[in-house]
Amino acid sequence: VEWCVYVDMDAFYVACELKDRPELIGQPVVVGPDPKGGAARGVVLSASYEARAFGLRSALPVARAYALCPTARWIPPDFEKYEKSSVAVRDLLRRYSDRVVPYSIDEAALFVDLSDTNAVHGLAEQVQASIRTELALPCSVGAAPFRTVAKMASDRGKPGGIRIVPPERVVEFLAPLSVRTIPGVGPKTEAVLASLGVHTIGDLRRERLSKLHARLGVFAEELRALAEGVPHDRGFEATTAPKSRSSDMTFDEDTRDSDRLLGAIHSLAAATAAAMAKDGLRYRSVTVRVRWEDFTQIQHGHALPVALEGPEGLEREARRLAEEVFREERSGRNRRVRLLSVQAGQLVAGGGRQERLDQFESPAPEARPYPSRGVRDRR
DNA sequence: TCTGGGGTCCTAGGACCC
DNA sequence: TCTGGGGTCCTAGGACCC
Repeated sequence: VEWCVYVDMDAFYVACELKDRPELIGQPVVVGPDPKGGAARGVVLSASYEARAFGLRSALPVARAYALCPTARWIPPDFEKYEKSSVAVRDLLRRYSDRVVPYSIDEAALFVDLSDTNAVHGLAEQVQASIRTELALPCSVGAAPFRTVAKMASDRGKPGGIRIVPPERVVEFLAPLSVRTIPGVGPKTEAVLASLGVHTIGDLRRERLSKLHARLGVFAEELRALAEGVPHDRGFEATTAPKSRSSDMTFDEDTRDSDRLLGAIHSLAAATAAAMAKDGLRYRSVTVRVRWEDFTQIQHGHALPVALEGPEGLEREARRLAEEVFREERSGRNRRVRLLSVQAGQLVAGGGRQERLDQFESPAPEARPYPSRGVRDRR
């Protein structure tokens, strides 16, 4: 049996910071933007379990977090530090398998062939213990014959747990769980399912597929397959090439000032181009996304006749698209801008000097660090 | 108390091609 | 003369994940 052993780091950013600041262990600690006395825009990135006791959690608006726990220690994020730890965890996992897949900065899985469930449990304990002793980081581990189920198992074990779901137990493990625990099912899908009387994965297994299909399309088939214990994720899959790169920026206060907006486009294009240059990528489409003060969004995009590299073309296209959006808005509701985003898409490898003029075809871009996740992706 | 930044995938209409 | 069917690309919007 191919097993997926899924490692999900506990309060990862906070845990990385506590390595450098052991005096904060045991206290409510938050990694997030400077709360500015509760006036900051933004959200909590990571909260220690002591902070969670106050109701803090990641993605909570800073203002609300600050109100709930003004005494929490706030630490500004240091993504380079977290990326280093993330790589260290992956390197450690490669000791146990050559099939290691990172799913995000704080999640990764290894795939192994084992027939004995006890052996899987032993492996999970070993992995968790070595991450704890060698990297001083806590994690939860889930193991199952499928990636989605292994991830859900690791969630059940949080924090610090180990949960093994053998093949013959997959259906009974899933049945009592809320559909909301399925990766890919968010608030909207949960509401659709609730309107059909489907609350648990067991309910999902019993509902008529045609009824689910009418509301959810092909996603219904994936949900049903999961509920029946045979999800569509096919075990180990190598990482895929990156598809887009973007940078975005939320203004401290909403604005419709041209200079500020175009200044932002300039820096966002530069940042996006720099990220692509680092990985030797060129782009064949440009999209500008605007979030208005009322939180609605609009995007304008444009496909290019040839792949470009560097910030100049990106800024030129982005500026043109942004002015298009602003012009339409000025003759209408004239809302202020909250957020601007510059995205480059249809990425192809071969950034930097093109070697030869006859090099018409670009090879696939390098594998990106994190493949997509959730039951939704099949490929 | 308003809601970040960086991503992926799905849907759907229209253009265009065979 | 009044009308196909399949496939791909482009564009916009939306759900979801960490």
